[in-house]
Amino acid sequence: MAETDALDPEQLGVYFALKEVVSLLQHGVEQQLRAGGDLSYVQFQLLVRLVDAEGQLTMTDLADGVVYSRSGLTYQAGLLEKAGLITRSTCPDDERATRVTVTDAGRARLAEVLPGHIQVVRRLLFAPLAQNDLNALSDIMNRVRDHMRSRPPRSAAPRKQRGDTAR
Amino acid sequence: MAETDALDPEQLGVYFALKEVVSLLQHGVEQQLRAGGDLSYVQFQLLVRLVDAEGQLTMTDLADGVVYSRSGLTYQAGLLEKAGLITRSTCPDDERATRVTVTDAGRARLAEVLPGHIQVVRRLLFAPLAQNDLNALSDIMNRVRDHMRSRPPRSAAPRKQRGDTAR
DNA sequence: TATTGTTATACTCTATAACTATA
DNA sequence: TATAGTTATAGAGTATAACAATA
Repeated sequence: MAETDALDPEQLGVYFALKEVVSLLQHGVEQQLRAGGDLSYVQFQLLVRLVDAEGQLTMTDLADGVVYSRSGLTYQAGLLEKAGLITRSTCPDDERATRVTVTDAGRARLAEVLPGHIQVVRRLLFAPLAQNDLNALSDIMNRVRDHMRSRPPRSAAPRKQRGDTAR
Repeated sequence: MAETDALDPEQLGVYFALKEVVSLLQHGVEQQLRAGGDLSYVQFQLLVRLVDAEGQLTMTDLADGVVYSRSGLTYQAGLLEKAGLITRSTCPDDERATRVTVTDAGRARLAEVLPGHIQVVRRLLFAPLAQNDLNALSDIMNRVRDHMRSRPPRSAAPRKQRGDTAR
């Protein structure tokens, strides 16, 4: 099957269903995070990463997988710092780098939103799934994620496409 | 299992993997649509809907499932109209409504981006999946989507959460 | 020279509320 | 009164490029 063939109807259906599901999930989750803890989803992710890492990460570590530009991270980190949820300081090992630390307030804030967050995810996503669905979904998503990560992320956009130059 | 219990590790893993996969997919797709056809993903979706509907839909029809506010749709439709890809006119049946029509240029633009779009989706999402994965994923996503649609969409955010008032 | 991170800036998108017009 | 849609406006987020500082 050539790479340029059209998606068959089942693939198309899966693609659209996946997009719709995640869009609705994302919307629900963002509402909850904003209402329950005044956090954007990106800020939430950054806090999760920091707590998982038991404290300290560099800006570059932190950016990986969360944000697609360095300045975007600086912006979000600036908001988190202003809110007192993280601290930034020059890294002693490498003075170019910035060491980011969660504060106690940051941990507290995360603890505050997490139950509601989980509740939304459970209600929207997991409620209609059985254990074997979970296993299958887990297997599939991990496989796809590994596949995506193994590709050069920035070349996801095809270089030259029929029509690219026609504008 | 109570609704407020923590997500077990497998659920958490599935949730994060799903989010990452769709985030990477979304990013790849948006880059391609912008580079290959100067369209945002929302605009792409609107064109797809209009073509699927064989021409004409009302603004409200069009909004459903694509956008979370009416003004957001007006904005995007305004861009599409300015680009000559759609037309808006008062609906004869109900003079409050606006009838939206794809132009030939709109169809052409969609035809222009679609191959590249499909290529990106295939490469990122479907490449590592076998037929039985597709079946499983299709079944699961359709089930979840039906479940989400059956809930009152705007109450996805819990009303009052521990900590809601502590800010 | 390459890398880390920030800043300035411009732009896109979204949401709320107020508004018009029709049913 | 309720519904369809637009407008005004303000805010959140993102990306690019230029920049400073360290490796």
